[in-house]
Amino acid sequence: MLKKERHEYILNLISRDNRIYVTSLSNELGISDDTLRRDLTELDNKGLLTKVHGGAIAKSGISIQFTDRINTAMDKKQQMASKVIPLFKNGDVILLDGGTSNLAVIRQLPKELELTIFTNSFPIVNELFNRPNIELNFLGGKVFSSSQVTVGVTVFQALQTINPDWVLVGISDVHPEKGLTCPDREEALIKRAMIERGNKRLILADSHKLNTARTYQVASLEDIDFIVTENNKIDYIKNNWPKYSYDVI
Amino acid sequence: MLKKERHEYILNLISRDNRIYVTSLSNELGISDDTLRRDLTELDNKGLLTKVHGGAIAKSGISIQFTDRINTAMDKKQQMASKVIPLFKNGDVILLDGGTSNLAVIRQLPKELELTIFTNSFPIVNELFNRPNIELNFLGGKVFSSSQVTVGVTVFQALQTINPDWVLVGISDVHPEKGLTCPDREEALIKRAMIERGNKRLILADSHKLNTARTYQVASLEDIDFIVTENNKIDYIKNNWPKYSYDVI
DNA sequence: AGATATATTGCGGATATATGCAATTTTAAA
DNA sequence: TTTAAAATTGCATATATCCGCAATATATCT
Repeated sequence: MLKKERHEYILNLISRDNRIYVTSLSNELGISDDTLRRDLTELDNKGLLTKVHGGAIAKSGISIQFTDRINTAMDKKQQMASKVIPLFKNGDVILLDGGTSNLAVIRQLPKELELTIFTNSFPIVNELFNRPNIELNFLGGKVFSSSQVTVGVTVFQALQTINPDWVLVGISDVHPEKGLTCPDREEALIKRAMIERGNKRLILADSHKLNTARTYQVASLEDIDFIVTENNKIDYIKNNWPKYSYDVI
Repeated sequence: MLKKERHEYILNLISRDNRIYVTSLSNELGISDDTLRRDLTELDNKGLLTKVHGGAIAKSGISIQFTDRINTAMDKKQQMASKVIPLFKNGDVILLDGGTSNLAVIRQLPKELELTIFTNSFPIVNELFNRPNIELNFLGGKVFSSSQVTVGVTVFQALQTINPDWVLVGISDVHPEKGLTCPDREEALIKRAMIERGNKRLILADSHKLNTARTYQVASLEDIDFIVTENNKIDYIKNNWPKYSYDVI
């Protein structure tokens, strides 16, 4: 097995399970712990995962540079995405940020639906090339390689000129009091600016757990119109979280 | 077995297995490791696979769409690109439009060269992900799928805010009197705006023939500082075209 | 055809990379 | 605090890669 293949394998595992353990994985791959640790260090340096004592965990906003053929976390995202699609109608203007949840939404868009889409995510643009019914606009700015999006003041300025019908933001950390947070300041600012522009604001809570918070605040729950989550979490949120005007689907 | 056949064979293997190993494949083909490595280097340069330590793997996800339209005249473009590289020094700010000639330049940039790059081309961004010494900026706008660039007034506005040291524009139609032209109005406007911003303006004449002109004018030869072309055309241009201040390399 | 240029290939040696092992230090859980 | 697991570090080794060179093959030109 080539080193690069191993790296892909590790990243796929991480995106599926959100964690890996050094000892068990080194056994599975038939390599020494040392080698695997070195792999993890490399991937961590590239910003593709977070190395922790005993293994590694997923970063939020993980790069989709690698194939997701065995990515079962994608199943849940597809399930979530399918709940979003019926909201859109011909002529809608939609603003999307990066992340695999939004990518799942894009992939499920019916071919005949006529939309105008704004995004700062390269994978999303890539997915929408050759879709004749979609008018596609890209928000330029400083390229943030590890997430494959643009960030910075240029994106911010570009956002000020649009008023989308829908804003879709992927978020991995949602907390009833602390609201939406993320671990990177630049990304937090962009997500915040996006949410401010939208007519209907929709977040895709692509976390395996709820009630988590990170350093930088994106918005509070009051700013949100829809929370999209896994089916088995809907009731929990409805019963335990403050009841603003948002809807949980 | 001819080199060309070998290349076909390698690409087939890659698309089937997603990987090949140098040592085992060189045995199978009855050639030396070095030859196979040279094959892989070539195919990598053409963007058809990714060479890694020990072998090669298929190009992953995002890049396939972005790179599959690379055409076959790449060898000549590489030759042209290699003449451009020595002009750049650390700290330079470079503005590039789309097109395979510029892509060839990007691919030859030394890893250690520190540059700031502005572009409206998705393939170029894709090529520059994971290049730590390059500060990358994308010019947002309306996505023009067939050329995989952005166009429109947004790009135009974004251009007004930058003053690059170098502008590199790929052009397939260059004519001694009519100057640089291209067949699409949007693209012509963008290229024109780019050329106006640059300190040193460099065109890559990626045409198989000279003396051609199309509908929309981009610039005249007087606006240009360098014309990069194939070696065997340099003398022709120098002897037969009006002598402005441009240099032919 | 013959001569000359250009490309391709394999080889040897220098260099670089990947990996596992052992010794030491750090971490986190009891 | 103690202790066992995990991580780091330096080192040895096997393997892979790179580079220049010479031999051969192929293409181009007169």
